[in-house]
Amino acid sequence: MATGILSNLNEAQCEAVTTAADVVQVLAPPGSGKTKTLTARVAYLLAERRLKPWNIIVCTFTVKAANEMKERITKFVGHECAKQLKLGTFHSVALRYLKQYGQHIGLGKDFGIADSSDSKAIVKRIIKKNDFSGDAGGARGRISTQKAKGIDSEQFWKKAKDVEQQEFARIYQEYEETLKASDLLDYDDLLLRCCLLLRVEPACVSNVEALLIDEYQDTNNIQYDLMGLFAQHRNVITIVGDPDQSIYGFRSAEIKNLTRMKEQWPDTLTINLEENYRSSGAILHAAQHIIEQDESRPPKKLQATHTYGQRPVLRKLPSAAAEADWLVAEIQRIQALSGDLLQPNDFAVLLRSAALSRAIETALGREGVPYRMIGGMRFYDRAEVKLLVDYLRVVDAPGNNEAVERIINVPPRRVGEGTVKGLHEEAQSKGVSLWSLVLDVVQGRCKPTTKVTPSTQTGLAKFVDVILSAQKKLASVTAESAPLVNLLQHLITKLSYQDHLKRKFPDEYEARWTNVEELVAQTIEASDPERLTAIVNDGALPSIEGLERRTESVAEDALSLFLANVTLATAGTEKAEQDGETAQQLTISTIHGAKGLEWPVVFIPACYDGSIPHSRADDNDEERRLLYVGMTRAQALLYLSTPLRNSQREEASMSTFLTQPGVAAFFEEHGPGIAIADVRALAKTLRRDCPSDTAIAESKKTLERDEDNYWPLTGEEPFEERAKWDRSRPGDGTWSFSNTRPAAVFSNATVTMQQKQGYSTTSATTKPGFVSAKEQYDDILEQQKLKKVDERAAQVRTASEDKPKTRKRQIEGQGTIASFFAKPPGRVGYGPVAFGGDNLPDATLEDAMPSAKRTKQPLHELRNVNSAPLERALVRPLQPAYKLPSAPLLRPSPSSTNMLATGTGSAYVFLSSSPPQPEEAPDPETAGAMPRSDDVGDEKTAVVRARPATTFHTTSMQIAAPQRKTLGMRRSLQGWNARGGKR
DNA sequence: TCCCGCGGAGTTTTT
DNA sequence: CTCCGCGGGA
Repeated sequence: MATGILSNLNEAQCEAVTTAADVVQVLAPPGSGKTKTLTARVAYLLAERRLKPWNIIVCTFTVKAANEMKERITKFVGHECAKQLKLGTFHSVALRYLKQYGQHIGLGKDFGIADSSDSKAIVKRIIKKNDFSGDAGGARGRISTQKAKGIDSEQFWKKAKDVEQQEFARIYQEYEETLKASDLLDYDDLLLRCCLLLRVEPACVSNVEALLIDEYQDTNNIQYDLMGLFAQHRNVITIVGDPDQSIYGFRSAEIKNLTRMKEQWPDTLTINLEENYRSSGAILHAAQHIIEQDESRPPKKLQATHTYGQRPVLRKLPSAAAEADWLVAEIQRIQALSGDLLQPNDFAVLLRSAALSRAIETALGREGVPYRMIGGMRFYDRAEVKLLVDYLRVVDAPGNNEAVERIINVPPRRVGEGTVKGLHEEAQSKGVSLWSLVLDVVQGRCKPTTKVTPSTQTGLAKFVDVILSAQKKLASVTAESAPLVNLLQHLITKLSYQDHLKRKFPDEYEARWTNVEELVAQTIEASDPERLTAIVNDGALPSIEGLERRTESVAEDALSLFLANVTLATAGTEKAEQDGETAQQLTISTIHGAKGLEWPVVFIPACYDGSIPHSRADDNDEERRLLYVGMTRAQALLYLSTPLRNSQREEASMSTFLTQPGVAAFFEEHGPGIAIADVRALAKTLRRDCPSDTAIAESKKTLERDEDNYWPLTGEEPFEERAKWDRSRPGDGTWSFSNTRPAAVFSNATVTMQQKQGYSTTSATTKPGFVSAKEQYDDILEQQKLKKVDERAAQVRTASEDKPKTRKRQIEGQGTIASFFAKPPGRVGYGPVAFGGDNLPDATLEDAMPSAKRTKQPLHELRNVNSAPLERALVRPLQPAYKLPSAPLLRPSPSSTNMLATGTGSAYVFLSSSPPQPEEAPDPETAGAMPRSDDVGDEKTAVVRARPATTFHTTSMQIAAPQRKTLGMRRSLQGWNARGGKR
């Protein structure tokens, strides 16, 4: 067994896995097999040291990491064994202890967990009530920081120096009181109370034989304490981490915990992993260079094991929309040039903040590239789902004032804000929960001081009835009768929830309903008696002699268990991945969300000051590490880019991290050419079969443009020069060009739609009037590029003195595509190359840009005299509707079946801001018959284009077609279906 | 009088 | 999308 565990491990990894030392720190840079080592160590402890799985605690920071860890351990030791490990996020492990032993610190059994919206709502109310200034989010964060430091509200109050601090102390204090009144624990409390518990009652963890922690650099002080407490009996601890990847400072992570650990356990063994198995040398060097800008950082070795590969790309583009267009075009180009060796699954777009995804989602949607968004809003946070969950929470624990407040008037019951506020305050002063006050009012036991109009009174009565009947339902039900589903169904009926959604979201109703069905499906799953028992039993901590513990009764606690999981889980996303036939999807994620993951091709757009480093970040070193983490997610190709204007159209300048001296030498200015040899190398790196030469040639044919040469390298608009030229010579028939650079004038979406249209429509109407202009434009383009090349040559010369000649020759050697691809392998190459001397750009664009290519400039973008009818035809119907994924339901509702059958999906799409609609809705026939990019790519590349994107991401969910939706939507849907887009 | 619906301004990262 | 303020309606 041990040999199985140790095979595929290098020496350092083996040492880390098998060491007899009790306390082990494994310092593992990106891609060095950190998780692999940790999972192998768990397997080793089980197999060789004969530890029992239920005596091992494994803590991670994110749910995703926990799931992955579990999966990987399962592969080693099997499901039976793996599921008995106490493995989860710090918070979920802490929760488990509190549920079972909470009574030792006077904690009731039925506490709920306050999620961020609860917390924020509480803080907000306190601020408002006391007429304080400042924003709720900020105060909430501050509370969290204090808690993470272990400073409670009393302590803070004593320390408070000025008025401002006293004000905050007051908020903190009231916040704690409110939580207590609602019997809620917030995220920090879970950890704090668990610490308290383990101090008061160390016996709880007397069984623990080993503790393992992933991503240790993200521990905060409380988690550090928790670590010591979990391991207090045997002190067997293995941690893995990397200070360079510490990106949770905002959550009070303390890198110092690494040294602190060594001080507390002086015989800690430190093992450094130094070999990177993920990224190409070029990517690694670039990332390393960036991270080394931090001079306070101790130097560290990082050894590439792959070949040098393609240099990463650092690209400038005029606007966020252009950046998105370029990005999508690059994806398509790379995919085609690789002969579809690279599929959507292989691409990831990593963002500093989730909000940046809009332009990219728009562009992906337009091109029909399927994607999923990780991070962003979670399934359980979607309004329609959250509301039902809140109902469940109230049924489970009516003391939860926050949840009561959110649902009391939804669906509308004529119980307005004022009434609720009044009642809430009244309840508070009486020392009872909002719910019990309302109950008393409705049942006539109490006359509220708050004014309650008759209609409001009826509304309250309705609300009370819903909750009471649901509670009755729950009580009357046994585990066998699927308590959760029944309860949920009951609520849905009682609330006429379907009607409510129809009324509230007339246009996206179907998708909203699908989400509700998904929730139902999840409760069905969670209601399965067998599964339920399994969850309760596996989750249970082993019983410890002489220690009282609370046990869960399956039927009774199904609900509260389910709710706890909902609050702590990012759930929803992993699921579809498992049960789907692994549909190809590109990934969009925040960099934080991408930690620990890897992809062959990674894009990091929006690398401008204000984004990375973020304008509100107070630790630039952390922001730099964030960029480092993002960059090191890439295996073979890495693209960084920045728009020169951000999404608000303000000027943006490239991230300081990327403008430091010397950085440029590590990057290309444009996307790489991919020769067949490169595809082979790529296939080897990714351990895949290489497509045949003919297949590559075939898929290449589908490209309009096989070079990254549409957008000028300067970051200017492709038409800018021409517009200037035009202005200087007005009235020569090209006057209309002043209209042609619409980015600043028209909305991005419209522009790019037109551009895309022009991009792929070579056949349509090339009006004679354009020709001369086009030719002149071509000239300008040519000159501009040459100029750029010269500049770069100069740059290169200063950067490294040798070989300026070579590059000159390249410019002169105006070649064909063939000559471009025939470059010696060392240049495009995968051979290991010393990076210092090879910072010459590869062949210039001109080399591979036969003028024929440029006949495909987006002529149709130009608005000219004749454009009216043309323009209408060019307006592409908006994005098809994208059905949200839903788990197979036991009983699919008529509506969802219907939806699937017609392939209509719903309008509940991925956009967060609707692209402006053309004045006239597109004529369906024109739309359908319109020449489109798919025409060229209906075979190989159709794989990408054909499938509608799905997304779990809701922050941004909205209607694609704005206000006058239905018609426009239907039409575009038909258009989409007619194209065979939906399968 | 209070509530609903409408239109305008703004958005870090996670449990 | 969410949070705010305003005007028409029960």
